[in-house]
Amino acid sequence: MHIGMPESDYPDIRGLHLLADMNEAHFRALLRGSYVQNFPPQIDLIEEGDPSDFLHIVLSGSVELYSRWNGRETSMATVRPVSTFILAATIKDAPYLMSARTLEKSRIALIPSQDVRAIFDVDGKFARAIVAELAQCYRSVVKNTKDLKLRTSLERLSNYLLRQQKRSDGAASFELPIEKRRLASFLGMTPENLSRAFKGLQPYGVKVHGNRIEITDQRDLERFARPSPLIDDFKT
Amino acid sequence: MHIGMPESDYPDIRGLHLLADMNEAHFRALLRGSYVQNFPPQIDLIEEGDPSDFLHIVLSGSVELYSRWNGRETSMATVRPVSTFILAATIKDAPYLMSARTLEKSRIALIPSQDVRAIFDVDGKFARAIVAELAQCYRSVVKNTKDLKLRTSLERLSNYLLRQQKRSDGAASFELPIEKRRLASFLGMTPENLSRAFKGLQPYGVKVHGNRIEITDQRDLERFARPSPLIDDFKT
DNA sequence: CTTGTGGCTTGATATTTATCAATGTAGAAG
DNA sequence: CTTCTACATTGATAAATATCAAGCCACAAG
Repeated sequence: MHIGMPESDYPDIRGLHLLADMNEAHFRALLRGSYVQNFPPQIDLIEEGDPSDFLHIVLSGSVELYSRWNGRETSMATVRPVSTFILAATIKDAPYLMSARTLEKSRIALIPSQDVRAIFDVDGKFARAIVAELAQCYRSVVKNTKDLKLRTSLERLSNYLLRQQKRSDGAASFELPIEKRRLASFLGMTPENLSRAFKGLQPYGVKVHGNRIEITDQRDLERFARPSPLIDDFKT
Repeated sequence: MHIGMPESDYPDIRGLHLLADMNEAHFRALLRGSYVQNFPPQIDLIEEGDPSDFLHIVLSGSVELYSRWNGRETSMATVRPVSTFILAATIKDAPYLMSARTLEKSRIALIPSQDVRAIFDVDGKFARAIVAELAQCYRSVVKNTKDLKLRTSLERLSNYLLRQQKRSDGAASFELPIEKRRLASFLGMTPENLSRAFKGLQPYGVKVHGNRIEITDQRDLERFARPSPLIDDFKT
């Protein structure tokens, strides 16, 4: 039995770049087969290797994308409202490459992948939006690869902090949006080394109190971090 | 003065997934503004950060995509005929994230980015092909990230060798397609460590004579490498 | 308040990887 | 055939990073 999606969720979803410009009839057709569900924290939403039956949209809360191999695990990304994830698998009708779990209590919309592919075939604006989104995702992962291969862990951390600072409108003090163990994994290091890396940034004016970061001398930190738009800019 | 593209190159280019299904008139319109050029080895074709004026297609030879930061350089991928590169930058009209140089004497087709975007807007099949290609590229980079973050250098090398073996139709002996220094950079290690890594794989039946690799016991190497379709399969 | 619990930090140590310096080697040019 | 050059290899060492083992701290449950 199919419940469908509450109309109260429509505006949030319509606000997504991916769906903003598409034909209203198509939009409604897409959501007709969809549903919305609330999940507690630490729930596995998808498992890498599974067939991609649904395009997922985070409406509230947050979701971690991660991968496993040979008993090891690494955090790939954190998805925050309002955005989709696993678009590429949906489009290609290929297995998920990453697993996903809720980090906190989250509200997730699920759109059947076959509906996405069907509407994609008949709605040019939707197709264009998908292309834009995929190109964006691709470029993000390329930047991440450059970050990993060209920088030491200390350099990755300092550039991460500068990016977060920018997100907080350049405030000298801000909160880390994820726990440190996940940040460590995302940055490709152990929690122990993240601790030591924070200490290693003290000489450049980085102060840490729990989850709160204070950057006392941004110029100094930038001189060390050498941020580059071709790695650290989210926009382009 | 504009020379255009020799019609003799059309069949090769038409064979590309990206262009195979598109309308013939659009195909010709796309190529009308394009041209083909022969380059000697080691020529810089594009520089990261530059505006993306052309979609590039490798017709023969090979091209390395690489990136620099803070005096360091890393090899990101090798492009072989017949394929495109920097599609995402073209679509987004955003700066290149990677530089490109010829590895050998190469024949390259250049299609003005604005033409690609214009035809994309009017040709649904072309749009669909672009989506498929971008999704493929995205998934490749995600796999690469997993390879880098979840595996040691020895594991990366052994899985790389198994992938190359598969490309050589499973032959016990095959040639490395790129020089070792580039392979090292691609795998995220130094040339010195690649040498040592090859030695470290001797106990698993890997023999090296110059560029020729021999895998005497594939099962044994696989037991060590633990290849996964979610990292090592090119298809999905 | 007490007691867990889970995450964070710290120090000691081991492993992995990079760097530096020297030598070997194969192919191209003369 | 030599000589040159660029790449590859090797060994010694240094640096970066991971692992292991405590201990610490904040917060939630009893």
